[in-house]
Amino acid sequence: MAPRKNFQHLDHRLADALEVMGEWWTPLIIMAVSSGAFRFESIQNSLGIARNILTDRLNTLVAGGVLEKRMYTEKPERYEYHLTAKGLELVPILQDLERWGTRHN
Amino acid sequence: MAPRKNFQHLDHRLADALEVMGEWWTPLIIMAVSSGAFRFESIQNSLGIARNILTDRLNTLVAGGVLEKRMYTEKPERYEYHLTAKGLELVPILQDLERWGTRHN
DNA sequence: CAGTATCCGCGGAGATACTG
DNA sequence: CAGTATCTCCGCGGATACTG
Repeated sequence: MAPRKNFQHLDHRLADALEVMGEWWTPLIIMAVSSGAFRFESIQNSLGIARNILTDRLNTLVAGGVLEKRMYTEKPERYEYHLTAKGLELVPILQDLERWGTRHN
Repeated sequence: MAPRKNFQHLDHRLADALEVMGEWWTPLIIMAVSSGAFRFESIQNSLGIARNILTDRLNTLVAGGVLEKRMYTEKPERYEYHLTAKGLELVPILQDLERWGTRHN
């Protein structure tokens, strides 16, 4: 479930960041959450990502401390996904990347 | 050869950047080149990436205008890979990502 | 609505051997 | 030294159906 890469031979620190951020959808999910899509269906609709992949990416991001689950209903238990402090620091970086892509097209 | 993703339904501009940067090895290759590994063997050795994948990524990066080939020997034809202006703009962004990963570990 | 469960295809990635 | 050529494995990602 949690995607694991084997880069022990690479002590490159960028590789550590890519361990969490390396999957294609991950940056898009983070930007979706940062723009107000906190719930599963909401993220899924705004991105069109497959549901099983979204489940996997959300779990990985929670495990990596980028997102945190916040219960908003007890019965039944329902969670929203919010950026942690660590996740919030990622947003401006992704915006830079976005601008870079926009600048050169 | 050139990896192609289908995200026409996503007009998200970040997706355009990820079209070039989305593959796992790509950021590491860019940082390797930016730190002086200009030649095939040199990049390959410093990263430990499979040769066929490196060939593919280099072609994609050249096609995407991030790297450019520079001939340094005529017989036989040998090329170095250097960052373009567009590629150079990526470096500080990747350094930010690197610092982000380092900060939270 | 928020997931979980399957099934499947494709391509990323590794390993290795070969060529100019 | 700089690739190209194969072969194989595996996991991402898509699609869809199902559950509480």
